[in-house]
Amino acid sequence: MDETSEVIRRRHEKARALADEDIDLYPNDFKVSHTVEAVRKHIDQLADAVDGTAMFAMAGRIVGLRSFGKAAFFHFRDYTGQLQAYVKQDEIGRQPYALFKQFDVGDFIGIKGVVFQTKTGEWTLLAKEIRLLCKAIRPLPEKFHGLRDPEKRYRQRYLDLVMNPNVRDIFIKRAHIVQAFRNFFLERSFMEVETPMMQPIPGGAEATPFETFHDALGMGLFLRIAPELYLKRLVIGGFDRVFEINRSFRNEGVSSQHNPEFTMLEFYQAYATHKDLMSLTEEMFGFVTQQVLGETHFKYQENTIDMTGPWRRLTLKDALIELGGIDPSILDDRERLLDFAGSQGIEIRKAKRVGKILAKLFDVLVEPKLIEPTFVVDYPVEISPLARRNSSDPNITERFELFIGGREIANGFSELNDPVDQRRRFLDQVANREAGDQESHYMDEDYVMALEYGMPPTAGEGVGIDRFVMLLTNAASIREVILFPQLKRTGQQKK
RNA sequence: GGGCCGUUAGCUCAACUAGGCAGAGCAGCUGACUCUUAAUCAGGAGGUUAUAGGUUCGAUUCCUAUACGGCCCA
Repeated sequence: MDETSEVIRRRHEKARALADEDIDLYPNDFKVSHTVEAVRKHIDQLADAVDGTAMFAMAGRIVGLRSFGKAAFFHFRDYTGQLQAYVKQDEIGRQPYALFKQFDVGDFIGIKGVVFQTKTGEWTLLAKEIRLLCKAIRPLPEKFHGLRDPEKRYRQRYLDLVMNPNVRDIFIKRAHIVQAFRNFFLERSFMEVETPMMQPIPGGAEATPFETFHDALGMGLFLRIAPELYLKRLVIGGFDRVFEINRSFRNEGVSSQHNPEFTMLEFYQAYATHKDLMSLTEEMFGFVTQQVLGETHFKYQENTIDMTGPWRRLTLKDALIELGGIDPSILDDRERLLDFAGSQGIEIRKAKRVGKILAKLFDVLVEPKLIEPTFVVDYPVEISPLARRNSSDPNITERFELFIGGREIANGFSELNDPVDQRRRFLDQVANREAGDQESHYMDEDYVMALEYGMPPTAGEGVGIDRFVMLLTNAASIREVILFPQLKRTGQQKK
């Protein structure tokens, strides 16, 4: 369809005409002396810019063009910003100006020139020389409305980034967020590591994994659903403070809240407890928010959220009673819980145990109400197979989850380092799996063996980076904060 | 997996409720124009209406299926 498009055909013809004039359409020998940002700084600080004697060699993409008979203004953009340029025949000569007339919005150009102020006061580069650096064959989307079609924005994110400055800002902010987390841990003597994404036994979360196959080893492998068990092996190996910021993969539905690959921060600290991590978490999110936004509160959708700690802490059961409206007397009664769930229209599949039912009720009834940062603690042991039991109540674990803006943002706990209990917990998970719960943990004897060599008392936590980026960028969909979100392939790509 | 909505020119959108020659702005093209900034003025061009069927004298419009996307629910 595109091939018959008038606009594209014209561009091809133009490119051919330029090539016939011995113009290189894709040269790479232009040397840039200044970015847009550097020129603006130069103007502020040095007189030679103002008196028009300083020469600048600049390059970028033409993003808007206003052409007259023998002169033209255009804006061009590099990665630091956008600047207006003024080209006139009197300055560059007849032949070069005739060539310049063949340039289009979307082309990359290199200009050498001096700066001046137009009568409206806008600093502008007056071209002494202008060269084509790359001829664009396809036209950019409409200049005023930009690119709106969500499908096109995701499939051709490069166009989205060229046309929509707010989208560009989201991903710049995302980079700053990740950098701020990284700095936070590096300042505290944590070591950044990379652990396997291809694992023989997927562990560290309750989720369905992707499967793949290694031909040479003749071995099935899973894409990791979490890095947890490998990071704890590193603590066993003597790296007392480690963190990893990287992708995990879960073979589940795609929605505005879920992408099959997503980014998690996980960190582990020896000789710390879940309570230490809760304090660290308050500090960490406060730090990152301050670094990125310059303040510790922000607006997310309808709500204003303040990240200043300390945050509210409540137990899972109290949350269910207070915010979920559940009668305290039924919390340990599986049948009555199922009845209650049914009365609320909440479907509980398979023969789930009390802990699972409580978690499900919490997801539906409580989670959306936790707008301000809130820690929920005291999770049942049967849904926390890797967490240390609470010293005073063996049925609950030393675990917390952090909720902000009605979503789970982090999950942390004191780690279970008793290998005997760990094996029992795995066996319990295996029984669940055999009872039909496909998300239950696998038995991982290799990990139990590692624990048998001794893991120091440790606490660890995982943070959903994409979700946190959504909060700080006020994004309603996870696709707005992932550069290339997963989409179905189109008919053309199918083969 | 289910429900609702969408897909029309390179891009942004009309033509809906009532089936009757598919329109506009931007981009592109031709011409004019050496301080414009969504430049302006004049002219001309651009379409397999997502795909495949059906109903009809006639379908962008009504019906069915499919593909892709969005929102909501599970």
